[in-house]
Amino acid sequence: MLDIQFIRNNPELVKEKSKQKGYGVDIDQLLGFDGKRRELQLQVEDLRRRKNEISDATKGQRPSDEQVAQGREIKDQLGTLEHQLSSIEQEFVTLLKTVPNMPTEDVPVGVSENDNVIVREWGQKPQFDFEPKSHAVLGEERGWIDKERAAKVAGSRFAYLKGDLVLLEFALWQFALSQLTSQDVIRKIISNNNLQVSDKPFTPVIPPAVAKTEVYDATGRLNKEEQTYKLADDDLWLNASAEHTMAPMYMGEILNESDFPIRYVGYTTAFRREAGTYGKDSDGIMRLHQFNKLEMESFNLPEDSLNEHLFMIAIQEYLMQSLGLPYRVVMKCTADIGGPNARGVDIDVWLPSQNQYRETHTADYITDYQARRMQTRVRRGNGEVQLVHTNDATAFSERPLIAILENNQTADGHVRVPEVLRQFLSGKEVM
RNA sequence: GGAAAGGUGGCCGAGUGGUUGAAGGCGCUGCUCUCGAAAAGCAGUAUGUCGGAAACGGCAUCGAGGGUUCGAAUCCCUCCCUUUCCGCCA
Repeated sequence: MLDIQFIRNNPELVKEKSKQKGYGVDIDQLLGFDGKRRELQLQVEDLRRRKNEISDATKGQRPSDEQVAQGREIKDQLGTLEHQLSSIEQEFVTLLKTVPNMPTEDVPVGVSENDNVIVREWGQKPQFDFEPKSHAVLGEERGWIDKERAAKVAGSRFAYLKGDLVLLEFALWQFALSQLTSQDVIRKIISNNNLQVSDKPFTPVIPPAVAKTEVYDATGRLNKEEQTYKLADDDLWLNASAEHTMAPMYMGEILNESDFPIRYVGYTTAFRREAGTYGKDSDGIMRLHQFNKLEMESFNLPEDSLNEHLFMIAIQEYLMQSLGLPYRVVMKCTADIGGPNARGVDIDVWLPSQNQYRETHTADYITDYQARRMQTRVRRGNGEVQLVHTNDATAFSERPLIAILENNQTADGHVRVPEVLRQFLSGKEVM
């Protein structure tokens, strides 16, 4: 949620930036609600003050008939006004929630993902002296991916992953966790990238994979039923990323400055309905209703959050480089970063079968947009209380498996295991 | 799922209808003392929101929401959560 003060002070800017993100929010109507709400609030507070005065005046004694009569009258008036106030308040908040976060100056303005800007490319795209197979074909041939039987059990867009592919996946988690919890590795990444951030390692977390409506909504990440799975008999939604259940962890809390930055790397199974993607990426495990993901989430002091965002991108690159996968870094444009984001960067990996780069990682710079609704705050050294900044970024999802299969495939249908992962596959060089 | 006890400020903890936004303690901040520190003493120390240039003032907040009352942390209802016991279970 955006700061209403900021909107009051910069209505034209908010209109323009919202439009750049493709959000048609009626700021004038919002400010109208805001004014009306404040007007009513003054009246309500005045009545309450009078009510309190009478109640103070009676102290421990029995009130006079006159005082009781006055109190009754105020109560009636208050009832009406408070009702009006709460209904305008509701309209106000509903509209306010739809105002997106403001993109930073360096976010390219665009209308679709076609306007995203490629920042850099890394690695050598593999040259094959045979026709490379898609991960879906390889996976089926080698018995690693079985979607037909999964469809029988759970419907389309689910999969059984089996055999070495499963070991490879767990290797990915093991490897990333080993790196992110190592202060030496963290220091190396910081110094190689000349970053000004804390060298505190990440704490591994397995969060709940579900969240209540109120909590999920506060993260700004709750898409309605068409995108997020809802449990029918409970007020719970299945998380679409560990970010969604880690970000609200400190909801309603005031944290100590000395605890910052708070860095977590969380693992969950993520669930997405993927409505509106019929026919898209239906091959293999590119786009499933259920997948596993290791996600970084950090809570930062406002002045540190942008550097933390850059740090997370550096980590993502480090992880991809460690696997030797060719990738590019993409600065997402205003239309593509999403409502709560002030800035968003993707890492896309090269997929030979598609002859194109595909997204494997995202890094989100959220500023205080989530924290404002979650009311996650920090008490600074000088006693001041501020909203924290949240940052999140993918460590690994299952998509890098696709890239490993495709980029590292051999003519006989085998796959070279990236060196850093071999220790987790009994030292196997090829799977 | 059943039963019981609970949910009060950064933390612990008093408080069952009216000077309680909330005793007391801890923590934190400042001052005194000291060469310095500790200890001790004194003072201060919730958040949000509205008005105000500010000083300051109003209002709200004792898990959440609703109700009773002239007046609610305190009484009633619904929900959420925690702990213990039972049941079930990886």
